Amino acid sequence: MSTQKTPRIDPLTLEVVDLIGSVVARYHEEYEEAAAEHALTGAQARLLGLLSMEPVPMRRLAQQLKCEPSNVTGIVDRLEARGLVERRPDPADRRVKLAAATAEGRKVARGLRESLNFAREPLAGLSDEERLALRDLLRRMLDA
Amino acid sequence: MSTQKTPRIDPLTLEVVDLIGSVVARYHEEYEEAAAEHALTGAQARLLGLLSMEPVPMRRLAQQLKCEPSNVTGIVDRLEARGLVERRPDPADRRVKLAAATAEGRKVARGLRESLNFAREPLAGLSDEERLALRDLLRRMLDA
DNA sequence: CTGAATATTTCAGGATGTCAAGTAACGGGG
DNA sequence: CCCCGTTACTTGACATCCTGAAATATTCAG
Repeated sequence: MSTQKTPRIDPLTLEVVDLIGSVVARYHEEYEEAAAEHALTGAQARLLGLLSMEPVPMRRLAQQLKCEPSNVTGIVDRLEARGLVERRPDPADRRVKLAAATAEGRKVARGLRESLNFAREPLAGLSDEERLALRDLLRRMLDA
Repeated sequence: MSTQKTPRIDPLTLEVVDLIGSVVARYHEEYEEAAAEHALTGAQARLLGLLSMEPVPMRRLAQQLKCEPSNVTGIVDRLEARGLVERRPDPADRRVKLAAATAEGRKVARGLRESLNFAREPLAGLSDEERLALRDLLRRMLDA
C-alpha cells in the first residue's frame, strides 16, 4: 500500500501522455468519419484494410483485430452481403476459409485510405527534420 | 483517374502515419486492458474518467464522448447499478441531471489512471530533452 | 484408423450505438 | 398569466460488435 507503484510522475511525462491521448482521440474520430463516408463501420473498415494486399484466413483476421474468431464471422458476413468481400476455400487446407476483397472492395479500401487524412494534414506543418525527429521518437517509444 | 488527388506522398510521412497508427492501436489495447482489470468496458471507463473532477450534466457527457445522449443514459445506468456513479438533480435547472462519481467510483477512477501505464513505460526510455521535443512536435500536430 | 487439435460457424446474451417519439421543464411573447 | 418553441433526458426498436460455449468439418500424429 506504499506509493512505490506511482513514484511521483513528472509533469512533462503526464503532459506527453495527455497529448498522446488527444492524438488517439482525434485519430479515431477521423477514422470512423472516413469509414462512415464509405458507409462502413470502423470494424468493417479495419477488416477491409487488412484484405487490401491479399486474401487472409479468418483465423488470422481475428488475431490481427484482436477479437474472437466468431466475431470475424459476423463482420465478414456483412461485408460479403454488400459485395465487398468474398470467402474462398484454401486449397492447402479445407478447414480454412480465406476472406478476399472483391474488385469493389479494393476500390472502397483505396478510397478509404485516401480520405484518411489524419496525420497527413497535421504533419504538413512539420519540416522534414521535424518529421524525422518525430519518427525516431515514436519508433523508440514503440520499441520499448 | 489521374494521380492528382494523392500527389505523391513522401515515404517519410507515410512511415510517421504508420507509426502513429501503431501508437493508437497500442494505446487502445492498454486502455481496454486497464478498464477490464477494473471490470469496466472502455466506454464505462471513459465516462467515469470524465466525472473524476466534478459532476457533469448528461448532455455534456454526450458531447465529450461524441455520441447521442440516449446512449449516455445506458452507460450511466450500468455504472449506477454498480454504485460507481449517481444521478443528482441540478439545482439551477430541473431538466438537467448531473452524473457524479461516488466515493467508490472515484476510487476506481484513480486506480484506472494509475494502471494506465502506456506511454509511461515507453516514455521511460526517453531523456528529458527527447520528451520535450516529443511534446512540442505533438502539440504542433494537434494545433494544425 | 482413431483421437487430439485446429478452423470455422452458430447461438445466446451483453454492451454500444443510432434514431424517433415521448415527457418534463425552461423561457420568451402575447 | 398562458402558450409555445426549445432544451434535457428517457424509452423503445433496431443494428453492430464482442464474448463464450457448443457443433461441425478437417487435419495430423501415432
